[in-house]
Amino acid sequence: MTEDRRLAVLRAIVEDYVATHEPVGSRSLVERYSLGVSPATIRNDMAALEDEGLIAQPHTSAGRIPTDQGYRVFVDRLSQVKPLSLAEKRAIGSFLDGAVDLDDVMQRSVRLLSQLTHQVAMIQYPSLTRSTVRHIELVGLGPQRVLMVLIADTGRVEQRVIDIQFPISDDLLARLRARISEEATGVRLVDVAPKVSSLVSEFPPDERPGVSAIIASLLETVVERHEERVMLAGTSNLAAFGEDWGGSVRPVLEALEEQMVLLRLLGESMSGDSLSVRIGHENDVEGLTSTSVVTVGYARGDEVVAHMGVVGPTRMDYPSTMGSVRAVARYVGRILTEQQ
Amino acid sequence: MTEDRRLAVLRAIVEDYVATHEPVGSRSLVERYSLGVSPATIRNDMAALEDEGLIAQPHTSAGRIPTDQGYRVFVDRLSQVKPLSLAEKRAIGSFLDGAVDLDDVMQRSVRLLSQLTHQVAMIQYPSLTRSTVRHIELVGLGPQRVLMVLIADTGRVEQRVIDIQFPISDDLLARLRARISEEATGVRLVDVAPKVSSLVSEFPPDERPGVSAIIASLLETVVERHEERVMLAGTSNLAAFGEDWGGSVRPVLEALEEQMVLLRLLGESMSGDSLSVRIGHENDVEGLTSTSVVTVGYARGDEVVAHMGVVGPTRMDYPSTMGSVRAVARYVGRILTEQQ
DNA sequence: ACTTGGCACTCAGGGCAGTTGAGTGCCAGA
DNA sequence: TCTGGCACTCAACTGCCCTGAGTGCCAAGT
Repeated sequence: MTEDRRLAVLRAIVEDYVATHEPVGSRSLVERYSLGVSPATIRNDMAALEDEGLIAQPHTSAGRIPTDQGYRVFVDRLSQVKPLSLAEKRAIGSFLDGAVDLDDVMQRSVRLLSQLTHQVAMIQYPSLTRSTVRHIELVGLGPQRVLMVLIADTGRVEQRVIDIQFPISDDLLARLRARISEEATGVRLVDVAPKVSSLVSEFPPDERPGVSAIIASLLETVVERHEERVMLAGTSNLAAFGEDWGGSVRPVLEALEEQMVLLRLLGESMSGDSLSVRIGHENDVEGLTSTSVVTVGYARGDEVVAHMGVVGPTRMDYPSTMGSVRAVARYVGRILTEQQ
Repeated sequence: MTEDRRLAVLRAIVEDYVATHEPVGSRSLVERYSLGVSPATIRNDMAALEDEGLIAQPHTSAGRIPTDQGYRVFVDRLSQVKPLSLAEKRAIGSFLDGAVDLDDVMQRSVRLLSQLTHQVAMIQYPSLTRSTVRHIELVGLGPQRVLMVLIADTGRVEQRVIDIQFPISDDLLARLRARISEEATGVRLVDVAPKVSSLVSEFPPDERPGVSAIIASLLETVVERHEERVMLAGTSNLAAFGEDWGGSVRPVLEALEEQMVLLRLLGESMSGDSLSVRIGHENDVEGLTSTSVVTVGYARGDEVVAHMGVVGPTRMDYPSTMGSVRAVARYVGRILTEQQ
């Protein structure tokens, strides 16, 4: 079947180009891959592939390189995720098992991932919206200053200092703490708002101003402001394939400095814990139109709590990258699940 | 005096090279700067400066560029810190005054500094060793799990989850909390260790294992592990003058990814709140031998609590950069001092 | 004792022409 | 449907020359 061979040619082109970073021509293709036909035939196939928009020539008299669409087809139909080697798996285990903290887990994971893939890795902290409250603490630091600490079941800890207009007594603070704790513990964070805000009416009128100030801060800060956090590693890997993006890593670095952009990249990966790959222009983020983003959710128990992934050049080794991302995500998920 | 003119020539060379990024020759020098002598004279001076190792030629038939030593002399003897414009000062104020948190202050400051200087900015959190304890909190999260929160007088908050071998009752925890709080509050962090570790003996033998576990964790984690933190911003500015470092930003990015390196850069700035400038090879950090580092301490009240600064190419505008760094540091110091 | 104009020398970089070679498209025949 | 052959294209390299900015040095001037 001729269609089959055409796809085989596309696969060979992608693999060769990823390996050599040079446009690949018909002759070298038949030499390096056993396609069983002559270069002329390949040329015909290539012309067809080019018509379909899957490959392109940088200039006449040069070989072909895959287009974004070409990579898309490669990823969707011509490749499968490559499992890690035993050594790599062991490395993941020994590297991640030493973590003592959620912060530690996040940091180690993202570093590990950047080293495995030689690309820029990113990881999102377990989302607060999908977590439940394990503990809320209010600590008085002074008459008009309160420290609030919130601990989610994922191990994530958010803390925040609140300045209040009205002085608050230690006693009131303790009562408030108890009531908030009672109402909120075990509740999903999205559901905290209604439960807690109704608390104000329980308190006598003269105490209400302070109480509502604290509660307002609680809701505004924890739920809205600090909500999502992302950690990055391996930006120096950008330099390695610097020539790709027209010689300048600038726009990429700029994009990666923006938390919002990172969140969008991570957030757009679809539901479920299946790998998401966005190639080149599929990322509508400015500055990242010639990069690919591979992301996946990681779960605590059965529930996906956040996402992680890597950013690299479109001409990356997709099977290996996808393998690494998936493996690390699974391992992180396991750690989160075990540590109860 | 001929020596004076020689230095004037050096100053002109530095200023011109910083402005144009091109080797500067004798003719253009007399044209652009009113030195009152002929190019030939300048050539003689240049030859002398080259003998002294202050300037060099990239190749014969090219103009001169300053050497690291040349910049050194420029910074030490030929320039003075350039104060910010009114507009810039106002920008600092309005940008930093909105900060609600220490985290917020740090983040805003470092971003601001990178924008003002167009370089990579870094800031160290107020050092714990030089702070006193404002508050210590222990919160039971489960029978064998405790959250410890430490708040320093600088507003810095460190939190940490501790897993313990032995179950601990809520009651014991409360007593321990009270005692630790009592002993440690107001004490400099370096002095906490002796005070707190002697607490173990106060408790009955059957409670000691748990108590000493917690205290050990407290000391080990807060005092030793998390001790220093650094925040970075503006790495994309590296790309702007990318051609400088032999075309590759890689080693610089790599160096900046290492917390240890950053701490060394910041830590090496001398005592006091005076500006420190290290130029090119004066940084013995691998990968940063063609960058300059400008740092300064910032104070809370009278005491320097940490350092901040920027990393940029050796051919930076030292007077302006030093001005910006100093200005932001002062402003941060003021905020820390005011917020009591 | 400096300063200056003059002069010969060096050398990176740009422009130009020629060559090479990898690669293509197309066509006629198996 | 595949294949070999053929003419064509064009990036990239080469060697060459030229230009111009810049230097070092020297002899004369102040």
